[in-house]
Amino acid sequence: MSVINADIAHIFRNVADLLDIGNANPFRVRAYRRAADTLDGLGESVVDLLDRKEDLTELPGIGADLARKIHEIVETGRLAFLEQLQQKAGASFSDMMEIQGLGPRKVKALYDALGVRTVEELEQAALDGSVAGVRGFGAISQENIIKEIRRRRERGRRFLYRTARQAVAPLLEYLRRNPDVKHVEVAGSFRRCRESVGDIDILVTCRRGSRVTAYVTGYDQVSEVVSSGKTRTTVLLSSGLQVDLRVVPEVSRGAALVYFTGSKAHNVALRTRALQKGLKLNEYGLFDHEQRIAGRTEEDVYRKLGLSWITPELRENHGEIEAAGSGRLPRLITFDDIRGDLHMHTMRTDGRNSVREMAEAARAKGYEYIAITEHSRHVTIAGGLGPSELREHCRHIGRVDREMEGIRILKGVEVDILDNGSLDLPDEVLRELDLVIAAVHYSFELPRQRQTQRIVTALQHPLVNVLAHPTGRLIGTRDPCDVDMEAVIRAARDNGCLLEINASPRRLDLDERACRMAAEAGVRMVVGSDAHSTGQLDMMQYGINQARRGWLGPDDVVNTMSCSELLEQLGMKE
DNA sequence: GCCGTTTTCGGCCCGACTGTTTTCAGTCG
Repeated sequence: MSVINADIAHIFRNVADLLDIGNANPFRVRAYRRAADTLDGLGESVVDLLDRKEDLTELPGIGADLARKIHEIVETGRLAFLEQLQQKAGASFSDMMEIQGLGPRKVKALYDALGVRTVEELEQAALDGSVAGVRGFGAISQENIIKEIRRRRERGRRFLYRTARQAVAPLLEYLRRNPDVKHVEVAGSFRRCRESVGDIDILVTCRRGSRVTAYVTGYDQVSEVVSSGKTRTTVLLSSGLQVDLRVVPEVSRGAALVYFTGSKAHNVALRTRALQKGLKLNEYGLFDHEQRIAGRTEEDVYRKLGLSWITPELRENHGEIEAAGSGRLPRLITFDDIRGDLHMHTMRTDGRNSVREMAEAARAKGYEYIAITEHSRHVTIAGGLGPSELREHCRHIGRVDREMEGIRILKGVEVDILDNGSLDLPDEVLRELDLVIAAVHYSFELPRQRQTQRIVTALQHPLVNVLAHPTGRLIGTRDPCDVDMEAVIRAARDNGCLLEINASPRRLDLDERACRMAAEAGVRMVVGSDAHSTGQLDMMQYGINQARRGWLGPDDVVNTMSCSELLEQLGMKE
């Protein structure tokens, strides 16, 4: 029985929902949710912690009782307490509680009055009009339930960071065109550079008395006004993206930015810290009784809490507050640290531009080197190269490299890892290259042990330098393959391999937790754009965001090195 | 259910908005 942290977190969230519905002590409910958050954010598997006989009550929000329950789940795969709750409640209501506007009270009321226990039954009840007759509901809430269920069905519930960025840019421009608007800032998970975002939070400050919330509802991409008040307006854009706009006073701008940037867990921890100092923190400022002692800037708010300013990417309550309190925040990598891009394709396979065009675009970005890394023959759909084709392509790369000034073009390959762990090209060809990236592109469904063994075998190959997109996930589309990441990290460390942070916005693979685990294990990483065109070289920034969320500094990432240092590092492999 | 530089018991983050209410509960972030 192999239980992963997310399974335990899921069970705890179900318990929390059912306790909530059963009118349990709200702090008890919160304790389960908090424990689930802790497990989700943990860089290590709980099973391994238990194997090492570590004390789970050391983890934040886990006490004796929840530690015992975690033991039970790890050992049996189940939690008797949850099953009792489900039996008593007659159903699991977590699905319905995900619908906006429905919380525990309302879900319970609907179940008691109409017996609905699933989203489908609820939709039916709303369509035939019986929801409106339930005490606490009316025609409007019934209509909202129908709309919300439809909306959920029409689109996935989250947007890729890049998609959100594209949708929000023209809205920001529209807001800034309004002469009454002084500042426009995006907060929320978007500002924290999460790989996907559920909605967009925008903060504006404006001249007194101006009606910005009315102005935003007039934006031509608004398809629906969900709610609108004096200081807050929620709209849906035609792209399906939800935007929450908040108008905040200038004196509160920093406090509001902290508050609406989140994460929720970070905010709760900040407020608790404020309380310990006898202060109160809300979106209007930091208060000593009635006296506002900070609020205009984020720096002021953090400083008055005894903290240095924390970059938004780290605000997850994963240790950043303690680090900021003791001056141990890491110096994070930035785009300016990057000196080259080691993963890209050209029109020789499935890319759109020539080697020269890619090199010119990279040079224009200020890079000192790139590696051309075409697919190998197994990826037939991309026109992957066989041995002689790759050799010929490398001769071409060499010619372009000699002709070009100001940038070095390395010869590489993204060679497929076959399902037995061997490589798709013979060693004598791989040996002629500067860089060998290995990657899985099929058989994502292998059972955990075989998948792990397959990847570990590839990492043990003496010519492999980098493991590309290690889990194969496509955010929102394909789950990560079932692989023991800790074993992969160990294998990378023991065999002198690098792990890639693939910067493609739909991959972002490794994720931030794996980045942090790898760095702590002493494994270095490479951020690669996986560009298939010159424009896509810009995707590098998404990978940098991910690296920053994983607490990585420039020394954790090899493409911050000069070309000669890098080649030396790659050469150490053999 | 967790937790402790005021506490091992008694606290636990806080305000806006909505819809259905006659003064507010529920939900959200």
